[in-house]
Amino acid sequence: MRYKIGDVAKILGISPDLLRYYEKKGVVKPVKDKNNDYRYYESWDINFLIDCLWYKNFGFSIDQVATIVSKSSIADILGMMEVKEGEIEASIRRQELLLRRAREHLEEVRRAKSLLGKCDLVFSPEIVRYLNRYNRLYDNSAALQKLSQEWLRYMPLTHRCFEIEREDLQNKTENYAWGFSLSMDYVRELGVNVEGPVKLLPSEPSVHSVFKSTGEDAFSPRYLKFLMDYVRENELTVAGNARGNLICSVLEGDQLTGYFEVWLPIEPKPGLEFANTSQEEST
Amino acid sequence: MRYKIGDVAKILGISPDLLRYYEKKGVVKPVKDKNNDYRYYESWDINFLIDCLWYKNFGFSIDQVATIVSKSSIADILGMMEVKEGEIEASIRRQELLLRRAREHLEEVRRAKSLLGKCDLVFSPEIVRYLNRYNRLYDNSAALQKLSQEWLRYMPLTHRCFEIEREDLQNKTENYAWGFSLSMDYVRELGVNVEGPVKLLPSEPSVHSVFKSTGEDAFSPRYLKFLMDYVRENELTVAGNARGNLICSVLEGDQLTGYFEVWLPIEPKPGLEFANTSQEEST
DNA sequence: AAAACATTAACGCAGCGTCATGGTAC
DNA sequence: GGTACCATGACGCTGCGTTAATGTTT
Repeated sequence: MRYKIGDVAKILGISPDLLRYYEKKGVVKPVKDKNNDYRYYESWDINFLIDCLWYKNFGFSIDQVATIVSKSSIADILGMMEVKEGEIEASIRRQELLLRRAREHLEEVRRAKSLLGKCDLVFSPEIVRYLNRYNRLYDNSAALQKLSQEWLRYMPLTHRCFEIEREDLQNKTENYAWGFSLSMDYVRELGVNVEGPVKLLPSEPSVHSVFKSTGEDAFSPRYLKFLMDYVRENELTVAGNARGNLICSVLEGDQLTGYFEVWLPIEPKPGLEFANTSQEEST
Repeated sequence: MRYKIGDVAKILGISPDLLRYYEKKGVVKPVKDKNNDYRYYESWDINFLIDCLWYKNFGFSIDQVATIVSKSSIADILGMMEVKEGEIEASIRRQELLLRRAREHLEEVRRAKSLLGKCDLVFSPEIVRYLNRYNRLYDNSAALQKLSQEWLRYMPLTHRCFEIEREDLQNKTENYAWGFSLSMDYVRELGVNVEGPVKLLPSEPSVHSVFKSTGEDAFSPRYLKFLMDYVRENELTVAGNARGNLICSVLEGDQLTGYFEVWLPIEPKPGLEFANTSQEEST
């Protein structure tokens, strides 16, 4: 039985073009009729193509498929499948981290809307971070370049985080720093190196809030004034540098607006109650 | 502070070419100096690019990123992230099926080597299948074309399965049929339609073995002779059609060799003991 | 003779990397 | 004045889909 390309395409559920493409890639070699240049496939070729599609749908590239189906021993097959098994496992682990982060982000954005301008008392999240921007200046020293390369791979799991030193808050000097952070569960999962500029920041009792700034690059310590007011009104004592994250930047009206979450460490004192350790974990 | 393209590339950990590419795609618009055509980036642009990379690493396309970062409200962001969350969940589910199938396949191939030519008594696996090849003729009627399209999506989860009717086994007539099957756990997970040519085959007490054939398209009921011998020697009674799967086809020496697993249903009789339901489930 | 096929070749897509050629900054 | 950077443009890769121009089968 001889099949024309369209017949085979229909049997396999793919397009004739794809069959020609596979031929060009050396996967299958149907007989070509000298008279009309038509390709004719035997039932055997169809078997073969089914094998190919099977492997392809496992995620093997077409070149890999071509070698698997034409040159492989049982040992080769076992080897390739074991490699593929490992790849799928790694991919699942990655996807699961992404999923966690997606849900976390959704939570953060939703919380930003409700917490905007309000303060609560919580323990700040334990994070690992490094800073690479001081005011408007990015540090592009060789050491930080290497770090950026490394941290790019963690990227959607990271937060963009800032820090404002206690003195700058009190003196109202306009200094701030930006960088990247990872919460501790990702750090553990990813095996992140905590060394050099990468520091671990512990969980601390803090005043926690959300604020926003409008306009490109409009971030400023001034926005934290309401936090300092809160501290004064409640007779609290600032215990360290303020830190926080960009939650998202969005268009509001015509203006680009950044939403920021912030934690300002304070001295614990009797009668003061803190909510759960951190919102990140609560989800 | 103005940054040249190389500075930005180093800060972000990507290549200058990629930055130019993103510009072409409308993601970022640095100032171009009239004199030398150099791009100059502000620290603001770098912020912006970090946002972009963040979204990109979540799996958004560059076009999506371009619109997210330049035109999105909070509601838009929430909407897109929710969609992405669903996509990741679906992707994980798919990957987990693939992983299961990869492990199952490894098991099958390993078992093929050890069980080759030997027989044991087991219950055949419960499967859903359809047939589309009778001897050397593929059925490409419209109905089966549609099915092929649908089943292509299940592809690496499927087996290529054959059936040889009881009469053909006994008369040694050379008839056989091929098709595709799915084991029941995939059927449930994927919501496969069991209707028309797609049939459910129940688990049955069977003689089970592995055999091989050498040469292209060399499959034949003759290879099952040893099974019939086993049945006779052990005074068993064939209770239905033989069915089985192609496990893999590999190169041995210069010859293409297919390994096949087969189940031949038999009447249960007192004193006959069957192993676990099916090897598929045992892993 | 029309409809439904077949052929080749070229181009397009994303998401980049690479390479050639020539100008510029320090 | 050397070297390290910048610019543009073209091409390659994978895994296809699409279109065009042309020929064949039934």
